[in-house]
This record gives sequence, structure tokens and C-alpha cells, in this order.
Amino acid sequence: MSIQESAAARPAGRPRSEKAEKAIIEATLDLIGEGTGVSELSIEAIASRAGVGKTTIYRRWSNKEDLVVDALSTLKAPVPPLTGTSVRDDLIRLLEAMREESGMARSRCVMNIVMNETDRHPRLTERFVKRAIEPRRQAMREVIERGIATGELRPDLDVDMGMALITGTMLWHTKWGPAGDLPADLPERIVDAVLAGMAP
Amino acid sequence: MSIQESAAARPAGRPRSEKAEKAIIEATLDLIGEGTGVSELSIEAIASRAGVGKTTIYRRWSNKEDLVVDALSTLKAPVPPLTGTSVRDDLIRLLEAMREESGMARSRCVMNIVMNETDRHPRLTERFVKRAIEPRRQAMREVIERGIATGELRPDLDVDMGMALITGTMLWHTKWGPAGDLPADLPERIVDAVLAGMAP
DNA sequence: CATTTACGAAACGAGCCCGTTGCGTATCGG
DNA sequence: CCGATACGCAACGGGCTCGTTTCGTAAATG
Repeated sequence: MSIQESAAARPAGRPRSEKAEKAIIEATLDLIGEGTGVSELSIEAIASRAGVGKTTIYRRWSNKEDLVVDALSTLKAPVPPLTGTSVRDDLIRLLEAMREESGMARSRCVMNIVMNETDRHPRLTERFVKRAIEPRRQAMREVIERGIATGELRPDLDVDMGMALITGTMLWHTKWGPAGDLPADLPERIVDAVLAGMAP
Repeated sequence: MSIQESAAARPAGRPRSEKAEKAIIEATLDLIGEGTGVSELSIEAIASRAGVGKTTIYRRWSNKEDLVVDALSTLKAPVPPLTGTSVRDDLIRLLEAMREESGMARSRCVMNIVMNETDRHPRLTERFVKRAIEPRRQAMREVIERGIATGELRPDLDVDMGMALITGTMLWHTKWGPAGDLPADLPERIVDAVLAGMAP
């Protein structure tokens, strides 16, 4: 009955290396972030990049999808703090968060998965959309609805269409805009363009 | 010196089957349209679906990329005829062309390739952007510039940003909008939203 | 008819990745 | 120290695709 640590109750034997687990997940995210599709993602490649034996991976995850889910779950998608001073400022802040992440391989995982694997891994995508996309989408929705209420935005504005305008324009720059990092003033320019519209 | 057909000068022997060639290209486009990435695209799968021996494929194309390029080259991307009556009508027409194609597997090839394979097949993507994307982009640019000249659009409008607004919003609906076919009135709604802007 | 080339089908050796196993070593509790 | 578990590494048999070759047949020229 003498258990040294009342918590955990370690099962005796060498404990699993946290470092190895970290390395495996890092390697997985790296590969996905570099554009490797889930289908082409090979355990061998992950093990090799992580400097780890395949055994160590199979001991923890029974299949590839579980590993991918766990790896993606470590990605945080915090909604940036919003000042609430003006709709324009909050929208810029939301886009700025997207811009910063577009340059980080880690965050590209989200985009790559959602954009490319929807057909072949619907469960994975769905789970991930709910976790990483939906919170920000909801934040943007609230900003827009607040703007309509305060009169900063058109009273007849279609909220969903407004979100599509902003997000879509940002998405366009991310995928089809000039190569390289997105310019620092892009969020501001997009928001102003969307607010003003194209008509005189 | 007696050549029966002055043209062609057929090299003697059984001529290559046009039907087989057609079937190969159709099968390739089908697979890509269904979401198969160029990397995962297997010659065996193409041959199988085309009802053709692998020999017949390798006799014509020495590698997979050449086949994909040829297959994609058969896709036409005609710029829809523009009435020129108003900027609004022309923009709607351009988006309507995108909408119609978004439901056709054939035309999804373009999107799938450009969106997913940019990193791994840059030459292929570049060649294809020039062929299938650039003409429409140019058409839209001209419509917008004409609108600025005629006063239908803001004189201080950033043309590139305007194109990003329209194309990006459409792109957003294609990829992230509610599943299924895009509603018939979407182009009109997008154009009106972009023209009006979100501000009152 | 003979010749030439293309066809579909099948088989080949090679390479990659699968998931598993055995090995020697490392690290924990007792 | 001992038993237990994890580690990295190498190897296994199995499956799939590769690009090539062989085979018997089909379709063209002369």
C-alpha cells in the first residue's frame, strides 16, 4: 500500500520520453505545414525527421489519423484581443492575426488541411474547423453585428456576405497574391477597401 | 518518291488510336477533378480508368507531368462575352462564369491544381495560371479600369484591391461556403455587396 | 501477302511505405 | 542489483506503384 507518489502511480519501468513525443508532433506539423497532404504523410518520414524510431510512434498512436488529430490539437488559435473602440480597428486586428500566422509554417497547417483535405478526410476537417476556424468566425460576426447596431456599418448589411468579403479578400492575398510575406499594411488596406466599397 | 498522301506522310504501321489518347486524357482530368493530387496520381490508375494499357500511356508521354500538362491544356477557359453596358453587368457575368464552372468536375481541375500544388509543382502551376487564370484576370482588370474611367467606380480605387475583393469573395464561397452548388444569385449579390461596401 | 507499328494484358525487378519484431542500450521503481 | 518498460535501430514480409519488357493480336502500308 505504500505508494511513493500518491498521484500518477507510475507503472514501473522507463517512462515515455516527453521529448520524443514533442519531436514527433513537431515533425508532423512541420511536414503538414510544408504542404504534405495527410494521405502522403508517411510514418517513416515523421520518424526520420523527429529522430525517432517508428516503434516510438506506433507505441503512442495506433493510426496516422490519430496522430494528426493530436498534432493539430496542439495548435492554438487564440482570437486576438479586440479593443472594441471601433469596428474598423477590430477588423484590422482580426486580419492582422491572420497575416502574422500566414508566414508561420505552423499555422499554415490549418489552412492546408482545411483547404486540401476536406474531401478525403471530412471528419478530421470538421473537427478542426470547429476548433480553429469557428472561434474567429464567431468573433468577426460579433464585431460586424455590433457595428450594424452602433451605426458604423450599413443597417441593411448581410452579415455573412460581409464576413465573406473580408475573409475572402484576405484569403485571396494569402493564396494568390504576390509571393512572400504579406505586407504589414495589408489588413488596414483590405478593411478600408471593404468598408468603402468600389462604387463612388 | 511516290507518296500517296502528300500531307502527313504516315510512317507506316498501325496508327495511334485517337480514342485511346482521348480516354487517357479524360481519365486524367477525371481523377484530378475528383481531388487526386498530382503527386498521388498514378499511371496505373489512369490506365485502368481509361481502359488502356500502361504501355499506351508511356508511349506518348515520358513522364507524369507532361501528361498532366497536356491534359490540362485541353481545358478551355474562355472569357465570357461581356456586354460592356455596365461594370456591374460585366462583373456579374465574370462571376457567373466562375459559378457555373465550380460545379463541373472538369473545371475544378484548375482550382485544385492551382490551390494545392503550387508548392510542389511550381512550373506546372505557373504555366497553368498563365493559360487559365490570367486571361480572365486581365478581362476583369479592364472592366474595372473602364469603370473608373467612366465614373462608375471610385476614381481613387486600387484596381488590384478591387479584383481581390471580387475574386476573393467568390473564392471564399467556392471553398468555404455552404456545401453544394452555389446559388444562382450569388454573383449578383457579391457584386452588389462589393460595389456598395460595408460602411453606410 | 510481308512489314511495321500500336494495342491490351501480364509479368518483371526496383523502390517506398506499411505494421511488426528482435536487438542492445537506457532509465525508471523496488 | 533486478525486473520492467522505453528508446533508437535494423530487418522482416506484404502491398502498391514505378517504368520496362514480353507476348499475342489488331490495323495500317506496300
